[in-house]
Amino acid sequence: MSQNIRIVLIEDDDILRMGYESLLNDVAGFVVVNAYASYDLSKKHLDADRPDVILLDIQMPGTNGLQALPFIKKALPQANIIILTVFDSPELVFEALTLGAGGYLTKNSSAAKIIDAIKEVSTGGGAMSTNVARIVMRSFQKNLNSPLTKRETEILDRIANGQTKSQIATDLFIDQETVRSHVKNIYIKLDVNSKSEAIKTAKEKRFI
Amino acid sequence: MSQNIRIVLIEDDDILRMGYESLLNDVAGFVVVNAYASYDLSKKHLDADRPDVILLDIQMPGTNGLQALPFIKKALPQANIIILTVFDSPELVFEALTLGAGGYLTKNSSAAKIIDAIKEVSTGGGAMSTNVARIVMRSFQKNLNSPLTKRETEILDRIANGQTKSQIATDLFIDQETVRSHVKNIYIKLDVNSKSEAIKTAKEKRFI
DNA sequence: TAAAATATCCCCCAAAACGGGGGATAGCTT
DNA sequence: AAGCTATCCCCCGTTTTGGGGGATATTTTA
Repeated sequence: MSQNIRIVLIEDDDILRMGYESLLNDVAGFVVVNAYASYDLSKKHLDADRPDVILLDIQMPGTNGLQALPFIKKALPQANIIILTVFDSPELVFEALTLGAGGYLTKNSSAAKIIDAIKEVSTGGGAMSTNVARIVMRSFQKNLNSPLTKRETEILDRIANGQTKSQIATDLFIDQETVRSHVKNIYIKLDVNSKSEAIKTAKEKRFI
Repeated sequence: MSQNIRIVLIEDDDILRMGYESLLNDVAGFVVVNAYASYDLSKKHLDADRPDVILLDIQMPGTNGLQALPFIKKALPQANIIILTVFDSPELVFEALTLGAGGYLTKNSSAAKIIDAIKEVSTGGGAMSTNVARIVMRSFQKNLNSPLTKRETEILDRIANGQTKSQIATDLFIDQETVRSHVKNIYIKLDVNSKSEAIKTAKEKRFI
C-alpha cells in the first residue's frame, strides 16, 4: 500500500485545531503528525515532522500565516500548503497564491471538502472553495465592452509590456507613424495623455 | 418554493448530450430547457430558452465554444456559462476565463461535481475542476528565489505599469538618480539593457 | 448604399526619458 | 573585514514621447 499522507496543522483556535485533528486522523490514509497553535511554535519541529500537507491558518499570534508561508516553502519545498481561514478578501487570496499556497479554503468548508482538498493538493492538484474560485475567476475576466479596437488593444498591451512604439511597429510590420496614430486614438478614447495613465486606466477597466 | 434552475446544453456529442440531459433533468430544482449540438443551431432559440446556466463544449462544428462565449454573454448577460470540455491547456483555460466563463470543468468530472458546479455558478460562485484550479493557481505563483531586492522589485513593478523613473522617484520619495541606480542594478542582475527586456525577463521568470 | 469607424501612412516640433559611463556614502548583514 | 543595499551626484548623446496638423483605403455598421 502507499504511504500515509502526513499532515501538520497550524491553527491557533484550540477547539478547531483539535476538531480538525480528530477529523483527519480518522480518514484512511491520513495521519496528523503534529498540530501547533502558531507558526512560531511549529518552526523548530517542522523539519522532523516531514509533512506532505500543511493546513495553515492566517490569523495567529506572532508570525501570521502569510508571513510564515515563504519560510515554510523554503524549509519544506515539497510540502503542499493549504490556507484555511475565515478571510476571503481578494487581497489575501492573491497574496497567498503568489506566495505559493496550493489551496485556499474558507472555514465554512465542509469536512468532506477539506478531506478532498488534502487529497488533491498531495497529488499536485489545486483546491479552493467556491467563494475563492469566484474571486480568482473575476480577476481574469476582461471587460467585453472595451471601446478599444483589436488593433488598439494589441498595441496597448504591448506598451504595457514595456515595448516602445518603434519596437511595436517592427513587430507588427507597420510604420511607427501608424502606431503613433493608434496611440493617439487610444489616449482620446481613454481620456488620458500619457503612457502610464493609459496603462493604469486600461488595467482598472480591464481593457487589457 | 424557488424557481427551477433553467439549463441549456450545447454539446456536439449525441451520447454525452443526452446523458447530461437525463442526468440533470433528474436533479430536483434543475430543468434542462433545451439541448443543442452546436452554438450555431442554438443561437436563434437561446433568447426564448431563458437559461440560467449554459453548459458549453469547446469543440463543436461551426462556431466553437470560445468563439461563441462573447456572443452568448452579449445576448444573455445574466446567464452563467460553464465550459465543459476535454481540454485543460492553460491557454484555453485563461481564454475562457477572460471571456467571462463562470466555470471550467473537464469532462472527467463526476456527475456530482457537475451538479455542484451548476448550483454554485447560479448563486454567483465559481467552479473549476481541480486540474483547472492547479493551472490557475500556478499562474499566480511568484518566484520566491528572485535575485531582485524588495526595492528593485518594487521599482521594476512600477516600470512594468508604465511609470517613468521620475514618477517613481516622486511616489517613493527618493531621488530620480536613486531610481536610475536601482534600474542599473536590475539590468545587470537580469542581464538586459532596456526596459522592455527587463519586463519580459522578469515576467517570464515570475520575479514580478 | 451611404456614413462611420478603422487601419494605414506622412510631416513638424520641443520636452522628456533613456541608457551607458564614471563615481560617493551610510547602514546593515555575513 | 567584505559584501550587499539604498541612497545620491555628474557627464553625455540618442531615443522616445506627446501635441499639432494632415491623407487614404478598407471595413463595418446603420
